Amino acid sequence: MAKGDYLGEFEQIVLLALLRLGPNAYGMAVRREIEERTGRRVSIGAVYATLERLEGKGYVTSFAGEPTAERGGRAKRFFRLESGGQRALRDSREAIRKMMAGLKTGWGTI
Amino acid sequence: MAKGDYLGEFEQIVLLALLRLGPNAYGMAVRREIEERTGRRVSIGAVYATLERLEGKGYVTSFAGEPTAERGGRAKRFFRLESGGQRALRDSREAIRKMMAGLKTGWGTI
DNA sequence: GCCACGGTTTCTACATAGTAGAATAAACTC
DNA sequence: GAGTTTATTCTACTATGTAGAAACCGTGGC
Repeated sequence: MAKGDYLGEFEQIVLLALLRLGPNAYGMAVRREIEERTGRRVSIGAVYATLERLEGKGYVTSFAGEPTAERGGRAKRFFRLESGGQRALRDSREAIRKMMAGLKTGWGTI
Repeated sequence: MAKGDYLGEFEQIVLLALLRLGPNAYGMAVRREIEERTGRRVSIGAVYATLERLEGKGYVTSFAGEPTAERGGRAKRFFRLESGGQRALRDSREAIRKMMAGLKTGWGTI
């Protein structure tokens, strides 16, 4: 969380997925969201490993979903993006933004 | 270079530095550029390691500068961003862009 | 020639992040 | 309780990121 603690590329993507999914963010959904949005194939192991590392840093928290799942299957483990995570994400985005500032169109706008 | 080969965060930053510096891109300058732009401290080892890995992937090429340095110091080794590198950079940026698309302002614009 | 100096690159060593896929778990239905 | 479905954990490994000391190679002065 300290200033200067930057996120990896995939960590950023995962955090953005949490941001998008809000209260419905759990492992499988995060994976699906990323795959659908980016077209990039993602292994489930990659998602959980990343989510857990982010939790270790305090950027996200997790809690067990209701054990009463209507239609079979194991209970979900939901993840929530914490404020420190939002900050880390913003800082990381910012670094790239600064590096792109002023570049000729095609780069600058992204 | 194959589709699906994504860049790490720092790799992206380094490539952006090359883009900015153009023909004047050599190790120390890349470092300086990143530090000045982002405010983030960067070790010289990190820069060269990254540059060399990028070269290994064919994303950048390097060549020795003129041995006739006017004011002392070892000759420079210049780096050039190749088209494959530009493409990889664009693809990586794109993934993030897609993940941010439609997020409420403050996120969406970055 | 030798030495100190300054800008630059290389080397060494380790920490953190990314990846895949098999194994396991926990709920449901019959 | 066997089979099916949805989900998470585990294991093993590769790739990226990071720091700082060491080595290089020009210069200029003595």
